[in-house]
Amino acid sequence: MAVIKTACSSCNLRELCLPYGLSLEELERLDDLVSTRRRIKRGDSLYRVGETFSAIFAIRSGFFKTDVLLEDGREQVTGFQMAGELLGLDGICTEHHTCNAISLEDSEICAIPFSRLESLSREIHTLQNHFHKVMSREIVRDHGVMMLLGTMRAEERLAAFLLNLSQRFKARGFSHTEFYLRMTREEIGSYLGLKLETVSRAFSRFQEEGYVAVQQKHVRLLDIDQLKALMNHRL
Amino acid sequence: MAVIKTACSSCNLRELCLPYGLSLEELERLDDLVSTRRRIKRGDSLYRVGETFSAIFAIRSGFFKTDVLLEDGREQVTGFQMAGELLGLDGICTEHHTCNAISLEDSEICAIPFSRLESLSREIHTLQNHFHKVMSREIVRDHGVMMLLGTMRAEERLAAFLLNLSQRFKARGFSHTEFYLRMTREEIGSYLGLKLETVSRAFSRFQEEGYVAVQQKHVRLLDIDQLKALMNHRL
DNA sequence: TTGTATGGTTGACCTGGATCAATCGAACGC
DNA sequence: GCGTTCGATTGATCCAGGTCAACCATACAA
Repeated sequence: MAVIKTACSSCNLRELCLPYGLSLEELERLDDLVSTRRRIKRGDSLYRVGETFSAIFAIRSGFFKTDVLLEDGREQVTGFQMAGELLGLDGICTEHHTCNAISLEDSEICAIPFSRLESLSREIHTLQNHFHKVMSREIVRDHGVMMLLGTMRAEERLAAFLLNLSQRFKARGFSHTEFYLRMTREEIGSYLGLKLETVSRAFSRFQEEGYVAVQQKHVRLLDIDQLKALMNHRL
Repeated sequence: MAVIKTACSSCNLRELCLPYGLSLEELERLDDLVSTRRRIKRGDSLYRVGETFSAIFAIRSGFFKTDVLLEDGREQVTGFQMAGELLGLDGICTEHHTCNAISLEDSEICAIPFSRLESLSREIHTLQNHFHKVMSREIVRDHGVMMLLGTMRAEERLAAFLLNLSQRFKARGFSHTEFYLRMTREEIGSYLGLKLETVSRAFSRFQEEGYVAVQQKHVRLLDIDQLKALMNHRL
């Protein structure tokens, strides 16, 4: 059995994660930088609002949510992150984190000290450009969520959510038609701007229509085309 | 009368815009880079979805909105931008713009070729870091909008919107209690996930309560504290 | 095995904001 | 000046999704 070195150069997420597009030699320089690896138990947080920002984090395995809280306790989930995705970009602008990153299952992350990432990306053009693309992708993703929250109806939102998850699991080599949700109905609701009861009802509706089979957190997508259709032209 | 040189080094927005924090010598190097300046007439677009991305844009004067369209015509306004703010960050990730940037009044912009910005920021650490902060700030701003769309009620959204504008006008040396809205009720509504009638009604309500005085696009904030209070604990 | 806790489902009812429609007002072209 | 157009306001009505409440399912601890 091969020894699994915990280095970017041997990480099977390198095509999704920060190392994307780097040469072998460049990859090794990135390895030096990604010093700290850490396990985060389910329910624990990777960082919290107000903590000093010093590193961004790449998810090696596991599943996270990020959220923002209002003084009166209202929560908005701003995203769900899976292996190969980066966490912590929100902290760059003020040097303090502006949201909470909470693990939804036992997870493992790589910490990338930000100032070192900046110096390395001053030397490696490819890394610099890729990092900019990752940040930009986050902005575009957020626009998509705004669209969802601002203009879509409940079932459209849930369909969009499921299709997005499906596509991201696919990109990671998992089934794109069958997966376990790591988050509760309430967390899905918070992300989608809906109450948990509404999320639950939408799932039941999809099940009745034969679009999906749901049992608690286990989801099978039975008719992806219908879900897509539903998302586009309110039917 | 002093001649107004159109260069970052003499631009009165330099403390808000990309040049922030640069030394005089660094500023001059940025000047070389910002070659193109362009006027955009009210209603015209600076860029549209699908166009090839090659530069980011700094607003010298004027006012813009960015929006995303769904196939069926639904529009989501993703932001309103004013002098000193950057447009086009959405285009980095795919090298194509993913939203439309439309001018809401006669405006003037500086085009900053992106590949040249990347090379310069490989040389000037301060510029690199500031650019990262600007991108991060955009992500954090988007989280705020998600919070607004996902958890706030109509009047809270409008209050948050007005307070945000107020604070940005203030940062630019304009009155923070009295200003003209450049956008229609429909555009405000699209941004806030509301219909124009609801926006109009919320304005009327605020007026009745004495929080604001509104006449068409002219707004005076009479009781900022009440607006803040309304935003925080649903009253 | 049973008790408890947490999360999910479902039903009945209510309401904030959408929808539909009429009217008003400001800006602009002629 | 006067009509036309576009945006804003306001009223009446409707409904998607919120709220409240009961109940069910699963996981885990005793």
